[in-house]
Amino acid sequence: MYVTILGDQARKQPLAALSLKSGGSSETRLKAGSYLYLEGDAVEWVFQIKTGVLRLTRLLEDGRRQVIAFGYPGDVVGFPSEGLHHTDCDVLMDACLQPYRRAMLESGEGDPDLHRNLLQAALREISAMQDHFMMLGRKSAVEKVSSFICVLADRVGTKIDGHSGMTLPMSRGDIADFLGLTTETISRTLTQLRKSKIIEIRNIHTILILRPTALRGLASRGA
Amino acid sequence: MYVTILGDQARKQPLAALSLKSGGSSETRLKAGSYLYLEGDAVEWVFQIKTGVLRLTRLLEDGRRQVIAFGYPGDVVGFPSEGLHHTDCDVLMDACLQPYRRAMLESGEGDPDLHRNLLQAALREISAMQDHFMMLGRKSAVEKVSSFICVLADRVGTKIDGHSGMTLPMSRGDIADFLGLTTETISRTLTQLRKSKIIEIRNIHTILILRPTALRGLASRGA
DNA sequence: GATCCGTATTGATCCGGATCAATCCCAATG
DNA sequence: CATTGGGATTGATCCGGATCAATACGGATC
Repeated sequence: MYVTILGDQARKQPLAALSLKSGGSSETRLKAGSYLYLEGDAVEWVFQIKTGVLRLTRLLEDGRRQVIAFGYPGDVVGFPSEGLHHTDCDVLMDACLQPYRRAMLESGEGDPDLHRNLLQAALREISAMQDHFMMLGRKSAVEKVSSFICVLADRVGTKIDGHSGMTLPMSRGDIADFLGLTTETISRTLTQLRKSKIIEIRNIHTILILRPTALRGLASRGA
Repeated sequence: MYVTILGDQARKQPLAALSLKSGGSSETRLKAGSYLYLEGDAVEWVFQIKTGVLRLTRLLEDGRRQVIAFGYPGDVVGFPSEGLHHTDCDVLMDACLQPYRRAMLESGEGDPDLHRNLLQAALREISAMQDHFMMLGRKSAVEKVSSFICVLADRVGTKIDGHSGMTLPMSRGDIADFLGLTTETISRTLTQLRKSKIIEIRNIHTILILRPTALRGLASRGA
């Protein structure tokens, strides 16, 4: 679920396995702009994303916001702690989710395979969050934005006019709150990447990677 | 049987190999300065900390470091992802650990209670990391340092001369790498808290909280 | 005690990204 | 069409924390 610098190939694998046996009711469809749960809600279900994009956020009283993660197909969202949700979760792109009863994660009675797959998803989550710590704590703006684009391309990139490209369903503000920056800095950094011909900004929500090697260099070394 | 690893001598020998011989269920003792596992090591065991303090870190090629977490009694460390460790783990204060076979977490055959407890630990971990995201991404230096002291006091504080106090087994550099700051900033911020009589720095590794309410205010509002 | 050395503190300066402030760009709407 | 309003971009300036640099301290060793 976490957009991080390490491409996680295994992330795509469990989807089929998880889908085989549904631990709960049928799939859930949600429109962009709606929400799935709020911080403090009791957790009844965890969800695997089949299509669409979700956004997980936490808020401070004074309005400061941290985007914890963007959820893409294959990700599992809604892991409980003490039985409660600890983020808000809303929908950026129309989504289709497979719900599983919380008990499938926590005890797994009757379906050890499903149980194990949900657990593995939680463990991958921990690992991905550790990557993101490094991003938030120790990387510069250029490194952050470049990493973000690289990871997104690995995860959900498609070929566009012979280049790796992707759609960004989230706003500049969302990216800023994910990377610990401001919208202005996101905008400036993207412009800088565009002017140095490393990326092309086809439109506000579509980016092409023109020079992948250069971008990866910026992502890991900032230069 | 006690398994004790001493400094340099142990550097080549993974702990897991040693514990394997012991049958796996006896407790493990480690000296400050030794390490438990390194990034990339295969995960054979997860450990619950009974006493002592551990440090989980990740490194960038250029030497930048992020302290992912400090492990205190009750914490579980070593959660695998794809079967591998994704951080280094070393010992800040002599520690006593309870090892559990990785299978106890991942399948739990034979001991559902243990399985469930390890799983809950992993879920708490996810929640705790989400808090830390907000810290790293959106808080100022004063807020970070104040939060750090508050959390530590709640977790492992003791009464000293009528005040809540604690020992800091980690260096200023460790705290800096945990909070995404520099040692100089940690030092300056602590001095500032000391001069405003909110904390007392009894010695480098011992801090007392003189005005808890003020400190909590700084932790959440920075003012 | 004196010396040494690694960590911590303090000071001076610099700079990356935040902040404040205009536009600009569209998509939605009438 | 023209209008409108919210996000995005760009510019000017500021400031918090980094960086560079100089002590200070404290524990270990002899």
